[in-house]
Amino acid sequence: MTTGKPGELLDDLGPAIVSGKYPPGTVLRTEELERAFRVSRTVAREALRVLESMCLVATRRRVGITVLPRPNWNLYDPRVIEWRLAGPDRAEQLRTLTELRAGTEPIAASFAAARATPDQAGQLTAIAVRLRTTSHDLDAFLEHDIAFHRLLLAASGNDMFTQLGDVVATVLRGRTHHHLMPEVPNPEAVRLHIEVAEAITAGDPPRAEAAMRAIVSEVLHDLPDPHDSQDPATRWTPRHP
Amino acid sequence: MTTGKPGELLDDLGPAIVSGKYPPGTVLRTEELERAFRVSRTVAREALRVLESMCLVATRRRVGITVLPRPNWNLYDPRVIEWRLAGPDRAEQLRTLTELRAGTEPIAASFAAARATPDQAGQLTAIAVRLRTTSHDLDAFLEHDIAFHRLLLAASGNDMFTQLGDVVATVLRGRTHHHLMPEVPNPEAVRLHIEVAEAITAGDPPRAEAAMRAIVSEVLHDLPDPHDSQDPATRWTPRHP
DNA sequence: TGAAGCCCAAAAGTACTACTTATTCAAGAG
DNA sequence: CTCTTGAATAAGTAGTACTTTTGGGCTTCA
Repeated sequence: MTTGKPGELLDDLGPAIVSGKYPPGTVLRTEELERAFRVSRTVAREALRVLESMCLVATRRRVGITVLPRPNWNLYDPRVIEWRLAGPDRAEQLRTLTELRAGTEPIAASFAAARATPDQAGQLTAIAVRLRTTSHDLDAFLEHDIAFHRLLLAASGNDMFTQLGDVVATVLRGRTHHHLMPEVPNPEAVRLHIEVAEAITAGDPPRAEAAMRAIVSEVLHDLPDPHDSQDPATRWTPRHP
Repeated sequence: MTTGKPGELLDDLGPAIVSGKYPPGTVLRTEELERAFRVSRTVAREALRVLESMCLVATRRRVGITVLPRPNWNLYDPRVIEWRLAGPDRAEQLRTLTELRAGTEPIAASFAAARATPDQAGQLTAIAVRLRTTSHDLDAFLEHDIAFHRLLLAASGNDMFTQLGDVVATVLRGRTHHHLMPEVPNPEAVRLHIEVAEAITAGDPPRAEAAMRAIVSEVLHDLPDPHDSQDPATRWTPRHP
């Protein structure tokens, strides 16, 4: 994804904007970028177009490239998520992702119970069992955990839930990496995963939803309070004379 | 957003891809596009870069521009959503958006109850009251409904929920536009909105969540079954020799 | 005959230049 | 003091020339 000069430029500019190094309102000019990064105009423009498509910047003739306020950003763009995670508000981003996950996974479980194929249900159960047998090895446990949630989201029969698989993976990895996980996975959590798998196999949406809700509500509890850097800045819209 | 030639080209190519006119696997070449749309290479390339950043296409030297399978697409990109809504799977897209909304709004309400400022809570209540007084005028009702949900999402203290405001607005507009709404808004729904506002004012997350859940669960019931055009195609990843 | 390696052509990637268009800001006219 | 006009600026567009990657075919040798 980072191949090519526009990609490299993007990986410089994107994090710089998202991290606040170029705060909203900052004005860049194509020529500056050409000189600063030693790239041709073609390359600079292509990178800018992508940033523009993420709503990180807006370009205006005679003015230049303006960094937009955060409410404009396409926060669901995988690269924006990645860049935010790499920057100073990593913790904040992990919080918002966790909350997002907490909202969607229970209902995804419910739909999975209604729509999963027998094959999917079987795989879920298999993975859940593997979760229990690998409770001693945190890394292996993590991978199975991710596989479980990915498969569940895919079985929900909703594209948009499926696509949240990367978010869930990121959150889970972030948790173990930051040692926010107990040394030994909570046996109750393991039990709940099996419960979810059973409910889906049985085609019992309410039970699947309840069990998944129990899983995520536990996660929400040991989550830091929101960092109140809430920028109430309204969304920027282009002026039309 | 559609200003400029790359923008116009994008608005031709994007919908064409998303609608299936250029099915996954289709190979385009920059030169073709230049001739077909009478644009310069610069323009064609900039449009392609944006499509690439949405993971709608992948470019490879000596091969060309390949349309990627749907699981790759950035389904949360506002333009992808817009294009899907304009195409043949509008109904399907409305379903997935509604389900997404159904998952997130209850938890967003819960967080709003914990985090909303007194001002926000007051505004929510005001809008809820206005909802009741405009039950006779479907259009006015719709706008207040949208304002209510937007504000609630913003009050949740989570960027990513806030950004779903557009999704909710789209879904709500889609419902009334397709006459899926009763001629007169359900009085029970109105009551529930007030209940949500009260719970948020009172700082009572469980009550806010329960009321919101009641609202969305009603919405989920009169939703068509999933169109089983489930393309189980796995995600495409570039080969690395 | 088949496998390995080499070469060529095709298509994207990059650079550079010239020109067009929109827009802001300021100067000047009323 | 306001309105108009014009000039400067920076993005937008076009076109060309060149580089780099890579897939596929062709040759060569075992």
